[in-house]
Amino acid sequence: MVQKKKGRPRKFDRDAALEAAMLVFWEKGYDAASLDDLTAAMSINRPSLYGTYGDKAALFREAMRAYGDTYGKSAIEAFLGGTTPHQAVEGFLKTLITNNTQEAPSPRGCMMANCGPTVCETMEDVATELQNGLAETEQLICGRFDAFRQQGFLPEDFPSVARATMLADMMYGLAFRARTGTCRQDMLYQLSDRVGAILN
Amino acid sequence: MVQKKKGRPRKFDRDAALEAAMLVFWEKGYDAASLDDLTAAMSINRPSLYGTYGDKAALFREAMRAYGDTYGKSAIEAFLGGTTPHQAVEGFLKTLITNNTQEAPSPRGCMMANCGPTVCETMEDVATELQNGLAETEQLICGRFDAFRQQGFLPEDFPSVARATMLADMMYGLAFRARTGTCRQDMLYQLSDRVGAILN
DNA sequence: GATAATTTATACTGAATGGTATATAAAGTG
DNA sequence: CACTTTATATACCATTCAGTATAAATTATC
Repeated sequence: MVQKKKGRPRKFDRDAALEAAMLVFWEKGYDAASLDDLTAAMSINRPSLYGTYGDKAALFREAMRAYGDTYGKSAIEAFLGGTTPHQAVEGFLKTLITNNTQEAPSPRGCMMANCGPTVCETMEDVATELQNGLAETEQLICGRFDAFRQQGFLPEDFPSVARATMLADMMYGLAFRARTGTCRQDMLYQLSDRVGAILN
Repeated sequence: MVQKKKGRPRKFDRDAALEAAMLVFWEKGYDAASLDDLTAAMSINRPSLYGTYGDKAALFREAMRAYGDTYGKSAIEAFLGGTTPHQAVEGFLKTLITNNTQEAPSPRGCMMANCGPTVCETMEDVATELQNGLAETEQLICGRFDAFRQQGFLPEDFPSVARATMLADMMYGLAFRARTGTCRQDMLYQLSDRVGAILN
């Protein structure tokens, strides 16, 4: 049952403001994103930010999770939604390339791959979450490979674990390339080679 | 000929201080590395830093170049020094894993892969340098693959470009893994799979 | 309508930031 | 030895930083 809260109701959409914060962190990284940057993008004031999310670090962690639940999720969903290994791998990589090279307001690259690692030495819990997220992704990929193999789509000796690892490596390679300026077309050009490398 | 400079001689070793700055940037990233952090690690004072390197951004760019000329170079040198494809690829990946998981004072991961991308959206020249550095690395790898092929070490239809790309992707995958806490042993465990993926 | 609870808005705080002015020290040059 | 040049050391600057105190506003409950 939905219980109405007592005090003055929040004036802004919590998730929409979080998404706006995510875009700021994604563009500038954790340290260069000032509270003025954040509150301006979120269209809220500082006490609202602190009251709703905690502090800057907590907001960053939530923003990372929000990124994982949207952009991050879309690639693995495309993979799991594929009905053939080729479709799965191609869908995964294509989604990554698309996400990494979207126009404004999205910055280039991947928030988790490009902005997460910088703070790992000072925010150990972020490091752990990123590591766990990668492990989870690889497990999902590996499990799906195994299912494909059992369905006869892949040879009996298909090395699911190694290929899942390789696909993850490509994810970080693509993120770096996009962040440093490689355009979508150039990455799509290599797509079939990458798919082939994973499946052959 | 070595011409002595006129004024008071510099009291510190320019390269050693640059290396100290590099370690700070590597650990904290560009924005979180304060001038107090930097000058303390370099054992110099602010005017010396500004007089010698310019400003914080210029110091960062030099530190990135210094990283590339030492840590970055060592991996590609190991590759080029290999006398067989297997030796080259394994040496490349092994050097990366070693560099990415060194003990103190080295932070985890790779400065260029983990700390460079964060600032790409605000320092476009850094983005360009990172992109060029990657392109150069891939060309060197590709060229060596071609030479191996002509020597008969690799099949006639070996896809040098695609495999060079894949090897670069692994570089970024390893950097992410190391930065987020994967230990050396775990990455060495996957080594033979990665070598096989590149060469088979 | 009074009260309690919660959010908002503005203004503020002490600390930290990147960068510099000023003065002193140490070298070469005439 | 005077002069020029360069580097060092300290102290300083205006700005920006993350975070908060205070008071007004808006809701539910009694």
